[in-house]
Amino acid sequence: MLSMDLFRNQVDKIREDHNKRGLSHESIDRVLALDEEWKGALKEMENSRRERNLAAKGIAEAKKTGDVATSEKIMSDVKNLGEVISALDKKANSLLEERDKIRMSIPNLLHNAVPVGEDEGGNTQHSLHGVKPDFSFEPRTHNELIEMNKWVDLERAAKIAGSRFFFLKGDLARLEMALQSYAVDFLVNRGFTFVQPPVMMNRPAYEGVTDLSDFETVMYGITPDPLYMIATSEHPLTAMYMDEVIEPSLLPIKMVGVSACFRREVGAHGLSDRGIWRVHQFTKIEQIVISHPDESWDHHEDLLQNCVDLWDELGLHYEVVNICTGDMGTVAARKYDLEAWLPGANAFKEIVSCSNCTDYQANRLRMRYRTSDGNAAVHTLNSTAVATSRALVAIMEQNQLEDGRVTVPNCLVSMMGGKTHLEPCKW
RNA sequence: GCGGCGAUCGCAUAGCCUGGCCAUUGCGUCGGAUUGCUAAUCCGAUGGGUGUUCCCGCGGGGGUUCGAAUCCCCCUCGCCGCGCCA
Repeated sequence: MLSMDLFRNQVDKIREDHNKRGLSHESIDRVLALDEEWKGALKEMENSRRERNLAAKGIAEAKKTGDVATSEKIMSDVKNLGEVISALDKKANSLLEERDKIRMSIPNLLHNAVPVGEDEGGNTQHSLHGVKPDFSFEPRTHNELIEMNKWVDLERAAKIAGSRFFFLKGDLARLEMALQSYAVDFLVNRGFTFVQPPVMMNRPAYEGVTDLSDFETVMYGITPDPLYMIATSEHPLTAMYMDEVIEPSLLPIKMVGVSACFRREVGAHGLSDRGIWRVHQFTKIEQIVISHPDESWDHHEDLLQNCVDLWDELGLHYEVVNICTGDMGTVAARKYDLEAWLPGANAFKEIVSCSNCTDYQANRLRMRYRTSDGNAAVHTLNSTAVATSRALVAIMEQNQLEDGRVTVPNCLVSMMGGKTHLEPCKW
C-alpha cells in the first residue's frame, strides 16, 4: 500500500507509474477525492468532540463547586451531542474505509530500471549462467524420468487428495531433503537466521502481505477456523513484525525460512504443468530481509547474488531475467526471476523469484522502525532460495543419463550418504 | 475443553474498587547542553492524525452515561491449574 503522504504530496509519481504500467488514473483520483471528503467529515466530527469535551469539563467544575443548576443546564444542552458524534464518526469511518480499500488495490511504485513491457514477453535477460548440457541421446522430460524410476506417485496422491498432489519416493525424496539442508546451511553461512514459521495465517495478517485477489485464486481457506494455508513462508516471515516498531539496531533482519507451501493454482492447466512442476503443495526455502529503506536496493542485489552462487554450486544452466512492468504484480517494486534450462521442454522455466517490495507491505502491516524524526516504514524483501519440486525437475532434466539415472550435484553428495546417482525405486 | 487471573505509548509500571485535571513513573533510544576522566550529570523529544493552543489512542468490538483506561456484555490473545494429547 502506498502511503497517503505520497498521494497528497507527490501524486505525479504515482501517475507516471500508472502510465508505465498502462493503467487508468481512475483509482488515484478516487483516493484523492475520498481523502478530501474524509478530511471534511473528520473536521466536522472533531468540532463536535471538542464541544463535548469542553462541556464535560464545565460539568465537572460545576459539580465540584456544588453548582447543580449550571451542571444540569450544560448536561441538557449537550445531551444529544453523543449521537451527533457517533453519526459523524460512522460517516468519516466509512469514507476512510472506502479510500483505503481502493488504495490497497493500487500497485507499488516501480524502480526506474524496470523494463517497460505489456506482458512476460517484455522481460529482458539480465545474465546467463552455467553451461547448456549437451546430450548424446534424446533427453527425457522429467515426467518420463519420474515415471520410469518410480520416484513420484501422482495417481495414488490424486486418489487420496486430488490432482496436483504427489508422493515423493526413494532417492528423489532423499535428494529433496538434501536440497533443504544444503540451502539452509548455505544461507546460515551468509548471516541469515533459520526460522520455521506457522503454515497458517489469519486474514488481517495475510492482507498485509499479498494481493487481495490471491484470496480467490491462490490461498486455501481453513474450515471452520478463519485461517489460510500459507502460499510461501515469505508471508508469515514478512508479517512477523506486524504492528511493531523495530529498534533500528536490529536492522537488517535476515531470515531463511523453510516451509510447505500451499497453492490452489486455480485456472492452471496444460501439458507443461504436468508432473511435479506445478503442484498444490511443495517445500520452499526462502530468503527474507527486513531492511532500513536506504539499504534495501543493496540487499536486493545481495539476495540475487546468493541465488546465483547457490545455483552455480548446484551446477545448473539458467538465466536471470528482469521482470517488466506488465509482468510485475502489485507488491514488488523490482523483481528478478531465475529460469532454469529444461532440456525436456527445450525452454527456460521459472525456478526463483527475487523481489524488493520497498515499503508496500510494511505500510499495510504497520511495520516501522524508530528514527529521531518519528517512526518510518521499513522495507521488505523476499527471494526464493530453492523451491524443491522445481529444483528436482531442473536437476533431473539437466543431469539425466541415457539409462534414466540422474547424477547428484557434487555439493549434495555428502548429504546423500555419498551417493552419486539417483537409482530407480523398486515399487 | 473447563476454572482462575490478566492485557495501559519501544520495554516495564501507576491509575480501575469510588467514571470528570494534561494517562503516572522508571528504563531504553534519539537530540541538545555541560564537565578532563572508559563516563557522569542536566534539559528536551520519543503512539496516531485532517485543521497540531485541536482531535483520537489504555488488546478488539459493542453497550450504559452529559462524560469511560475506569462500569456492563461479547471476542481475541497471554499466564496458572485441571483435562486431553504427537
